[in-house]
Amino acid sequence: MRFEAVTIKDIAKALGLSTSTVSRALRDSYEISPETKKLVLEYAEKINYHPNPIALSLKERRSRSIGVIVCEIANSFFSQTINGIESIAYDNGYNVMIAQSRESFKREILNLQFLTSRSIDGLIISVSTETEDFSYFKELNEKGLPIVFFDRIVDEINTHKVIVDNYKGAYDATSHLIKNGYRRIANVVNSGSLSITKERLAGYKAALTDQKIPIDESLIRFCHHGGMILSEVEDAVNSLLKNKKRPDAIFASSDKLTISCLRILKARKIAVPDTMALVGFSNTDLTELMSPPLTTIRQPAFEMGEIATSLLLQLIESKRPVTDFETKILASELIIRDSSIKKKIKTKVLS
Amino acid sequence: MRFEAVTIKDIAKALGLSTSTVSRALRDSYEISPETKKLVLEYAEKINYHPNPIALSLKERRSRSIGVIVCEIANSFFSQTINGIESIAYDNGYNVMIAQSRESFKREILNLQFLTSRSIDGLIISVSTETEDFSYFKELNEKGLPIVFFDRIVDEINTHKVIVDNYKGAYDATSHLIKNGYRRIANVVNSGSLSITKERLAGYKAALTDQKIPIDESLIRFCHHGGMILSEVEDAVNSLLKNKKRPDAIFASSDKLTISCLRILKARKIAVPDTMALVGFSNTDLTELMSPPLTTIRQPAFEMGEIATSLLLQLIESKRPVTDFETKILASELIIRDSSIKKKIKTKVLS
DNA sequence: TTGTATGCGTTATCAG
DNA sequence: CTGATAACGCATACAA
Repeated sequence: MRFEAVTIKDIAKALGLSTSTVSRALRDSYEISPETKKLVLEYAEKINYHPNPIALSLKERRSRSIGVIVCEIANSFFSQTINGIESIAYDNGYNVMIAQSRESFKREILNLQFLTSRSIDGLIISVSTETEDFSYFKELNEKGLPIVFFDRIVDEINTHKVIVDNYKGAYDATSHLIKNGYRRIANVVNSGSLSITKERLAGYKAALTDQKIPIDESLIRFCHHGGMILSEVEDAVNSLLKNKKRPDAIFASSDKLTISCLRILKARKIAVPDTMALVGFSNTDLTELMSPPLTTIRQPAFEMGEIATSLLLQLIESKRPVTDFETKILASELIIRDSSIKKKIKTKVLS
Repeated sequence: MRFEAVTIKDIAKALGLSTSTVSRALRDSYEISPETKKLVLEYAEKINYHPNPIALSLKERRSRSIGVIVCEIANSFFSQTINGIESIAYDNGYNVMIAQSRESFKREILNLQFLTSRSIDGLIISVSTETEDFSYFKELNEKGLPIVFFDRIVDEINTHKVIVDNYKGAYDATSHLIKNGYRRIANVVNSGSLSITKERLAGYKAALTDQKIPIDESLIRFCHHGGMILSEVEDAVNSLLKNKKRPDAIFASSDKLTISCLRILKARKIAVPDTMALVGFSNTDLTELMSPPLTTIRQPAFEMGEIATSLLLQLIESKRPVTDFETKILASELIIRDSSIKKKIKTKVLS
């Protein structure tokens, strides 16, 4: 604040009072006479005084800011979540510091160190695809840093978690494909260590099993970098296409993977859904403008951000340690854009 | 840092030294003996000491963080810019605080106050559509807060600016439409007070004039909220469609407006480009997956972020006041996706 | 080469 | 009701 030097001292000096009196007047303390209060408040207003939050942080040993780490902000799901986080944070006078891991464990830890060294009061995080060692989070959490996990959570750490019903989302999507006549449904998923991968994979398998379709492991492809490297998704799709029993549909298990698959199929001039159907998790509003409009599973990202933040602020501001942590499971929504599937149904019926 | 109490004092006490010795040893000061240094550094490492940046900020009166204000992070152009900003900032040990104005002047100022009260060392901003009063920025800048404007700049304030060649981008896009046979080209633009609006409008008009096509003001529609309110774009498009001499093409002057126009046309079942061509500024990678793939003017967003940040850090770290401010103008790129236009050419040729 | 004292802006404690 | 002082964690001018 090189450029705004107005402090409590300036007020004290100008008014011939002590700094403590001014401080108390500003905080509307009961021990200050109404006249003094009025005097101080008016003068403070006049010279446009604002308390220095840095000094406050030092004193109160809290920064009134929370850290957010996601893999990428240029991803609809996460940018929508951040909007939700910000809305609650700002309403409560908290600042939000955003950092991106870009799906790298190393960057995640670096960001974490940066944020904690900046004295964040709490952390909201969706871990990277690479993250398999959770000791760092665990340690911080045990040392007293409140953490709320969302989306890609860490089961081992006992704190609040906010997720969508990944199992049901994947189950619904897969069932939808089956209902429309597809039988060889491939699944392109994130790293197997992610919570969402496990849950979505389970939903996919359950849907198949319930419809008496055998699970073919050769149709499941893991993308360990979550699609951050396009070639990894290309390899996955290509190998699926080369499969001796080629799949007739792909279920993509994340926003990034869905878009990547679509892009790759398009580049290879494979008609979607006529040659290959595609359904996936995605929060991109633009899917409806795409060709074809995709059927997607949408997550209530904004609400997830809001809820995660409320829970975090609760943790931060609770005096005594919280013991009853909860895992909020929100509903995910299958958005069926019929045009992409109907054709296929016809084809199926006719053939 | 409630959870990490290791301070310089702890080290001093443990090692039987004074805090100043420890401080100097940690900063590798020349006046400290190698042995003491080694002792201190090793112990600091061992107990995992990290300096408290809050205390440092208070002392040094700088926070090593920069503020960024954009209208919306869930917008490809801005999220890409932020990526560029972050990459440079983090390389230089700066933290980035991101805030969204959501095209509201009020929110912009609130964010600004929040950020400055948090002692940001500098600001990177693309102003909101509503912003017409620049006195606030001017004042802060004159008080010593380094500011770099990008995209939507404020001409009146003498500091670094980073923009793309908006004039040429609009000129190229309009020319492209003309070259493909369109004659009644509408222009849907942001608020008229924005720098980009003026520049893009000028490019659009110049292209028409150069091709001897009269400028029809009834084909120009301003969106004062930059498309944040969908109905405003709907009104613009609807009124264009009702125009007695209906346009045969729309040139949309921002990412948000381009997507909005496309969505509206689609909802109204107006074939693009057969019934109405559409070209616009857009950084969304997804345009190529859209139906139809749009011809767009793309801005080098990431690079803009990088450059803006380099300039800002230069301002922040320069000892003496800088006087030779520069306006960096990067090239914008017209990405022609022929399929969207070719049909139209055929139609034109045939008719 | 090392230690002491001071200040950054604020609030809490204790004294008047 | 108000004022002086210490403390938050760190860096540094000044002393030794």
